[in-house]
Amino acid sequence: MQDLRDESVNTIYLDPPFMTNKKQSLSSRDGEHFYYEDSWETKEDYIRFIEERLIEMHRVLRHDGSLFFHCDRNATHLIRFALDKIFGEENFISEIIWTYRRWSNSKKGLMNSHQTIYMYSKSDEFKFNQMYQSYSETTNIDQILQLRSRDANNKASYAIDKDGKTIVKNNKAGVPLSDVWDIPFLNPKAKERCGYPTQKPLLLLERIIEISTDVGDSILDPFCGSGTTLVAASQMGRFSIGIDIAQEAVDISRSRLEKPVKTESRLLEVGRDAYNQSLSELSSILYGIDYTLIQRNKGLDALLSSKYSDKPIFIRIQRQGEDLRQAIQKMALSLRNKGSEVSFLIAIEPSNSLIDYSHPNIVVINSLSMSISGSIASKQNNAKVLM
Amino acid sequence: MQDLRDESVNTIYLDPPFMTNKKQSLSSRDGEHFYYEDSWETKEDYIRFIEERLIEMHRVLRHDGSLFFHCDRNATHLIRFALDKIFGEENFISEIIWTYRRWSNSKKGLMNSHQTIYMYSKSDEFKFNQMYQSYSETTNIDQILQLRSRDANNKASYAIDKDGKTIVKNNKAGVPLSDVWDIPFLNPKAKERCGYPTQKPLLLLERIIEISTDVGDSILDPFCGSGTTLVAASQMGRFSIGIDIAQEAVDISRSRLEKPVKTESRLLEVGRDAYNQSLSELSSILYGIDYTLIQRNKGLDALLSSKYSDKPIFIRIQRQGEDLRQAIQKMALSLRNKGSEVSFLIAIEPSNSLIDYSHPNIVVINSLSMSISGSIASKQNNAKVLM
DNA sequence: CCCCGCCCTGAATCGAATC
DNA sequence: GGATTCGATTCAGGGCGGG
Repeated sequence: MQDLRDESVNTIYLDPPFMTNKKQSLSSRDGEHFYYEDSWETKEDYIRFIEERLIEMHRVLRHDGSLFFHCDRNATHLIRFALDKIFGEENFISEIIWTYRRWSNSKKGLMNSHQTIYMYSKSDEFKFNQMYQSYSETTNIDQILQLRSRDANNKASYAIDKDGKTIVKNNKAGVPLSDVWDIPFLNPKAKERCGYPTQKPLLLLERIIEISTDVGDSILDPFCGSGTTLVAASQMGRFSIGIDIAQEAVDISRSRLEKPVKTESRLLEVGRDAYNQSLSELSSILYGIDYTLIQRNKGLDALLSSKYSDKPIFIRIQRQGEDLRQAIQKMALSLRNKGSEVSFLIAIEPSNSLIDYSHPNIVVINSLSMSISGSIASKQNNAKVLM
Repeated sequence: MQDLRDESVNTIYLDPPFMTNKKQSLSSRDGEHFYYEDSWETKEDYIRFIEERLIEMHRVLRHDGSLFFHCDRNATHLIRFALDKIFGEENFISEIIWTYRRWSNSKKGLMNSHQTIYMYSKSDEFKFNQMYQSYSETTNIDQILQLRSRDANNKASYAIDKDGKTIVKNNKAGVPLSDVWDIPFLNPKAKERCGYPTQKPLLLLERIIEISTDVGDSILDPFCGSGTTLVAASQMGRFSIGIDIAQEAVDISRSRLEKPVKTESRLLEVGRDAYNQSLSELSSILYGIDYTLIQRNKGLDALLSSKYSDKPIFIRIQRQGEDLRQAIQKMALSLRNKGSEVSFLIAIEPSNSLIDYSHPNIVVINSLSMSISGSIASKQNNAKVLM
């Protein structure tokens, strides 16, 4: 870093290692008291180590630049102190929370499923490209589409044109990007993985680069590891400088830069909501039944929490406009290898033919609304006959 | 707090004020340099203030208790230092992120849309009730259902029994609850609001109480403000102690405890907790049918929009623990002057006697969950008979 | 009592099979 | 034949057991 000129880079991202190993080796060597002492020593060393480098980073960062510090869960407070000291409290911009879902375990307590990234600027003239996210589901659509004005008493209301109609305002971008980022954790099977242990998803770096730099700007990663920052920067037309003490890291970064691989994630493409379309419908039909939702299988909708002779019980709800025969076939197909002895199909429409296509493991039940309307219809028919 | 005995409370929740006012008044009076100095002074005072109280809290907390510290965004690192000092680093359990969507402003930078709650225990025997959330949208059922094994090369695959069928495991409740909690911010118009500035949503406190205490346990809130903690605790059958220096706060807390109001957030409709039970049952049962809710009649719950031979059709749902005979009687009473020729009573529990008390205008229909459990029970009986 | 390594778990991609 | 579906797979956190 010493080779870099003053105020020469636009953005710095770093994800330095936290010395947990060192701490552990020390703990095994000495008694408990020493373990504590040593661990504290290590922390002080660690902070000194970080601060020395932060001073250099502050020097090479441009006046309108910003720095993103990716923290270990155990050191966030130490790092924020160091940052306050070297960049100044008044330049603390955001505490970014990167949240993700990950393979679970049965630990006592809550699942750790976030990491912290501190954003600091060098001055309040820092460069920032506003990004937008979609509106909350509960936002009133009128609010987005209609222009608002204020009357004489400064009371806000929808603006009205000369014909008395509300004025529709187009292309509202959305809500300014939140500081909580839900970005999938790099999956064990992802092609994007290159074998480096703490590899970060490209999308995370892309977002950081997007909000803080323009095309042609420069990015520094002083602990570049597998080189994710460099790959993201080069794909986005930014210059980048990566530094790492390990030769291995430099090699991986080089090879990744030559052949960048980005995961084509379906989840990222279509978004989480795409999976959840029928959720509310389901929960209202299955109210009072203890179940687990099944998201990714067209033949099954829910798994009951109770069992029948130790075999799972599934539920499926007939789709609107779907023939009952089709529904049974789909369900039967999905049940093939699941070892279920009883499962339930809930019919929501009267079938137009007798059920001659029944299946041994599937019980067809009428939804309540169907029972009610059926019952009314039969009463009416009786009434007609009586008349 | 000094009146409380050692190790006497199970959980402590606190959300103390951060001294921003003092800091600001100082900053406006003096030049920039002084502003800094003074602000630091204030921070040290603040930390001393917090630490003194944390020591008392540590004293009154039970051995298996835990503490939840709701932090101001500007002081998270200071607070974590104080907590590490007084509770011990090894008792740091979780950094809980409460995220919400809020009304946007056009500030430069990311929208602040989270707050931090630190969870510390007094020992590693802390009480913890595991809560579960639903599986990810991308999880497939086979993983939940099927046992896996490893071959000689330690490669994982689904286990197969001697008949070549996959082995079904026990059902799971879901994934252990994450440390990132998406709970709607108290809407400015919400009924739940009682005018206190930093009021927290009941749901947030309910979750904290749920994971850390059992019925009959005690909760202390030493900065109780508007008393949300006390309201949540009393609704959940826990004892609670609230302390506040402001008489106003104590008054508000008292009145809220007498008349608790909870917002039914539309965002949480899908979650079973937030749902008004009878409303939800109705919407489930009447899914796909047009109806009007009947609010203040013990004998009737809804009026269908369709009619039977020009006479109204009513719906009633059997109450939990209510005998079917009682239900019919109540309904019949309410129907007396309504001129209905067909109405429906939805049974939610199997009746212990044959219905010899039927009523000409009332049709009894089984709820869906009852149909399913009844069907399972009869299958099991058949199986027994066959054996 | 501590440490190492095996085991269980589930997110999300992969990729074969199916539509 | 392109898109979709869904069974299979990998890997790391943390528990637990054995040395």
